[in-house]
Amino acid sequence: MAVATKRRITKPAADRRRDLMDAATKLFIRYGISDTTVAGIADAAHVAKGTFYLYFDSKEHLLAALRERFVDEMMAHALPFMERVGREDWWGLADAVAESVVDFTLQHRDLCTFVMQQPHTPGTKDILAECEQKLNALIAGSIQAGIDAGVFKVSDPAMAALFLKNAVTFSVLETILYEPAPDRDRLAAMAKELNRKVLAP
Amino acid sequence: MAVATKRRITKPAADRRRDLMDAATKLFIRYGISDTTVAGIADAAHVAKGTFYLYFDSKEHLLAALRERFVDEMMAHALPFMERVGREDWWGLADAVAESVVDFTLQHRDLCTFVMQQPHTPGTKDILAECEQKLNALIAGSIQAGIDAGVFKVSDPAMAALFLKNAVTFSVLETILYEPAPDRDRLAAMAKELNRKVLAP
Amino acid sequence: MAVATKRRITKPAADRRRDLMDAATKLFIRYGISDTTVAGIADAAHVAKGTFYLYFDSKEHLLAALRERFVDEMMAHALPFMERVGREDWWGLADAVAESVVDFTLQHRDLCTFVMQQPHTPGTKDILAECEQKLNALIAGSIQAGIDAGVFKVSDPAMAALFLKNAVTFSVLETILYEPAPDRDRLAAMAKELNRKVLAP
Amino acid sequence: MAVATKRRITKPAADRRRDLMDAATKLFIRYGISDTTVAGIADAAHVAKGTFYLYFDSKEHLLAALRERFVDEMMAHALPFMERVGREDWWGLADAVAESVVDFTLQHRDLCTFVMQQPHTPGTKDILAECEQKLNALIAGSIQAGIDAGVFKVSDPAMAALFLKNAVTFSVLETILYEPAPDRDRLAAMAKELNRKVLAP
DNA sequence: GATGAATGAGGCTTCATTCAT
DNA sequence: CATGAATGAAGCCTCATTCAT
Repeated sequence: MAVATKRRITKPAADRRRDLMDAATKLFIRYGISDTTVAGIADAAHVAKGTFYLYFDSKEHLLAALRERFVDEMMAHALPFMERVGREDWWGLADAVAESVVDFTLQHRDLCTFVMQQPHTPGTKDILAECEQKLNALIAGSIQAGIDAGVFKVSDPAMAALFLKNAVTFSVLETILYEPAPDRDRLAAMAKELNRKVLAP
Repeated sequence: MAVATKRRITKPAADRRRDLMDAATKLFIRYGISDTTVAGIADAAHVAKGTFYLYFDSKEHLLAALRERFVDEMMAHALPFMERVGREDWWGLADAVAESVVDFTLQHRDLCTFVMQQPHTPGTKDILAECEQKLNALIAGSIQAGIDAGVFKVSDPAMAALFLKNAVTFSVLETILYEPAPDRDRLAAMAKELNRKVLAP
Repeated sequence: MAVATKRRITKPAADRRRDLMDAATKLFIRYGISDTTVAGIADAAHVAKGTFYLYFDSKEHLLAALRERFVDEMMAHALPFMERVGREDWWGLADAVAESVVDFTLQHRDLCTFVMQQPHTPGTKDILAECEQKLNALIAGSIQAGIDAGVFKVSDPAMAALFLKNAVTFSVLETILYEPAPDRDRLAAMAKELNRKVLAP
Repeated sequence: MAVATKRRITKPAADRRRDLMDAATKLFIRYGISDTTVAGIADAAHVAKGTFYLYFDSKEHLLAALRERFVDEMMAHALPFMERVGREDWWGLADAVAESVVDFTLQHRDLCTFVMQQPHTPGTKDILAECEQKLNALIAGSIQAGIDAGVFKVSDPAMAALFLKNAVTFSVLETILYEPAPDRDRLAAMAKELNRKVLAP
């Protein structure tokens, strides 16, 4: 009755944690959050079920970690641009931001997709909401700055920020959803055209 | 010893079905799809658990019915506008469409929200995808018609349709998510401004 | 793949509940509380695992119900005797109580045994402790009354009550534990002799 | 980057073993046997989980060792008294035994308490049962000797031994359970009074 | 049709035990 | 010797679904 036991491989904790998060992300996207089991995640990360609980207190905690990672990455992407506001040519920056959003969404399609799957229960949405709001504020602030500088013109900068961000983000996601090979340049071109037309005086 | 038993009320089947769908929708939105139980739905619809299965073969079938209803309503909303394309003043129609999208999303916030919760598994997405595509095609076609008529101008009509639709839809949803009392007029104003700026030659 | 499903028998709720409690008691005694599984209890009561949870919120709740039932039965046994205090001949009552304790313990050997298995965590012990205290007080009171009537004599009635009760109870239990067929009369005789000697002036 | 790693201290094996047994005893008493984990025991003994298994083959083996230790201590306490039977004044010895039982129980309250938590499965109970029986026999023998010497008088010496032992032991334990500071002298006085009354001709 | 007790597969989590370092 | 990351069996509990009334 010699049971073929899995080889016991010890990895640095950070690696294991990342393995689990990555495996979970893939499964969450493919099967949805609630149809993904801890057993499945462990399998996909090539560890035993029990190992999962060495790194996360529960499935819910893993989700929190995933959300946090997402927020961190998004802010890391966003901040450099914000520092450039007012320092250089406005239209160039607007274009850069548009392209950046397209690229970020394409690269993080997985996270973006499943982050939206959450039921919008209070508590769950908090960290995401916070991030979303911060991002909106950043964009709105930049637009306002452009208006103050006499370069941009919109009647409602906060709303414009929201609309522009969502137009790009969700169009990229929708494209990903229905097309196997999304055309990055076409998306970027539209994003830039949108920016220019909406913000032009 | 009169025991207060629940009365066995026989309702028209269509009403029962609707009751169940409505109850389910409310719960799905509040608690998420997988945290909503069939027992809970039956309770909320004031029927016994077993009765649920007289109207739907399974929880999954209920979801399908809900999706279908959503698609029907959306198309019912969209079609009248499409029939007006080319028959009247272009900008007025564009404004009307923008307002209509805002209003539809606000009115169906519940469905819109939870429809997005679905994991995008093949099979599941089919009917929604189809609807989405059809809608995109309709909008894109209208824009193209406007271009052909020399009234609109965009470099990529299909993309523009996608971006415009998503800008409005998701901005409304995001607003709902974070604000108790969304400002319908402010949203509509921005939607119209976006339309005009993007489609203007 | 026709699975041989268990026949679905519906019983009055009270019966099912009692079945489960009885089955649980047997298993708790034989295997100990923590080595008894809910699955095992359900099996022994001839119901499915899920059925258990229709009648008890958790294993812990079942334990609470069992404790409560034990306390109820014990008090039901004890009270009639207490009402006889002072109304009749003192020694006859003392003998009756002694025999009653022996018989109660023999009849409820099962509950008595496992009730002691509880780790003595606060909260768990409450209801049992309360019962124990009440019982001690009742016995002590009776002894005191006998002393006041000039029939009994002990230097420390409360302690005497405790010692007498425990002598009988635990000797019966220990006898059960190590002997297949405990000699009820021998136990009763000793209990009465103990009473008479300890309480005699 | 000096990481504070736990020092690998090598202790005499006997000490480690005792540390583990002592730690286990404390936890078993406080949380119950099955709610105490090997990890917890190792923690409390300031060793790693794996180290536990260098000293005990399993949790069950630790329990066996604990039971054995308990039996050894109890017999070590009891034997000296037994050697005094018949050699000196009978009543003085009876008093001494009574006090000894009180004191032993008070001192080993912890072990006494949790030793009783065991389910009375065959195999488990063996060593404890054996000890219990031996103890009963010792006491019964002493009483019989007293009777033969014409000093004591009881109708059923074996039963009397059982009743007297249990009266004292369990009354002490029950007192401990419900009172923070048990009154040793009061308990001892009652034990002696009981002895004298029961054994007197 | 309507009911809700009963079912049991399957998910989450714990923890005794092993073993590579 | 000592460590603690890794394992996986096994327990508790939920809930979609069935079916006798």
